[in-house]
Amino acid sequence: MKTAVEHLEQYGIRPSIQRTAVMNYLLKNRTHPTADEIYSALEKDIPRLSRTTIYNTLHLLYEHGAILVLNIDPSTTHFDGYTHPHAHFYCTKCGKVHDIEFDDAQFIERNRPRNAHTLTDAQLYYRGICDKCAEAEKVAQ
Amino acid sequence: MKTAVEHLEQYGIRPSIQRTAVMNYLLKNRTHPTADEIYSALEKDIPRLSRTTIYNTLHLLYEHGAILVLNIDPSTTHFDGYTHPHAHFYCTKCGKVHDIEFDDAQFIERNRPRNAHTLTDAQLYYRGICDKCAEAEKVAQ
DNA sequence: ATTTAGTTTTGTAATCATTACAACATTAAA
DNA sequence: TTTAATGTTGTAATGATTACAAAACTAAAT
Repeated sequence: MKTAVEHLEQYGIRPSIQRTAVMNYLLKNRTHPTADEIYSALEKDIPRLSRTTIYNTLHLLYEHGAILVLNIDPSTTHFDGYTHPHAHFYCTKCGKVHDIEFDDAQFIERNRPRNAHTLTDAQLYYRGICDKCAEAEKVAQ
Repeated sequence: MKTAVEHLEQYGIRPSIQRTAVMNYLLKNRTHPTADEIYSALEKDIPRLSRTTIYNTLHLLYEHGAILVLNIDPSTTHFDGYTHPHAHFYCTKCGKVHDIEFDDAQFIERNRPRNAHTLTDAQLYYRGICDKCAEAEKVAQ
């Protein structure tokens, strides 16, 4: 598995302590964390870490294509260090974001907008209630 | 073309003045407006209209499946009165949201998450720069 | 008509994720 | 070692959205 530093360099990003930590967190934690979750996890190890740095870094990584930005949760942005084309499922009960692999890898490319000069991003989102939450609901009744 | 009132009733929503106005605006204006754009357009005709009503109404319409909620623009939510399955393209330069029809209507359903108990929503989003903005950029140089 | 209960709308005040910005710190180049 | 460029920090705004309670409206029942 590639290191966070190698990842950053591959996308032309200079690997500072903070950037490496954010990239590493996203590679190790496939949970689609929010900026705040990343901040909370990293501030333990990096004293004087600023939330602004987390936001700056996430923007930078996104600009360089090193991560995905998910606007699947209306209340906050989630981030994904796994950039291979795949879809996401957001459970509106537990708030978790799940990965979905799709069968037709060409679908997204085949349906790209005709009037798009440049494409930076393509995302397929599902929203609903996951089995686990539906089960918990049933038991509670 | 169905009227806004008919639309609301079809989804089991009581057609108040405000709800009808919002539904009608979304049916007539296929521009994917924001809550604020809807508010600005309607306050001219409906005195004492409240922004809260716009938000309440949009939530209600969404809950009943009468409209789509688009989280394609990171800075604000857009709404779509056209609920037939289709994708969207957001130009990050001009901020416009464009409709995209896709070729394989079954794709979304075929790739639905395995661990989804209930699905309320499925959206395919593209982001980039539209031809118009790219052209304007070129001319400016 | 009038009362009553239920529903809908309104206005104001929060909330909270994100951004703006300027000072400070660090790194790279000269 | 100076200088310039880049990166980080902290605080203060921003602004879309929500919370909430009062007021207005609607429909049904008396």
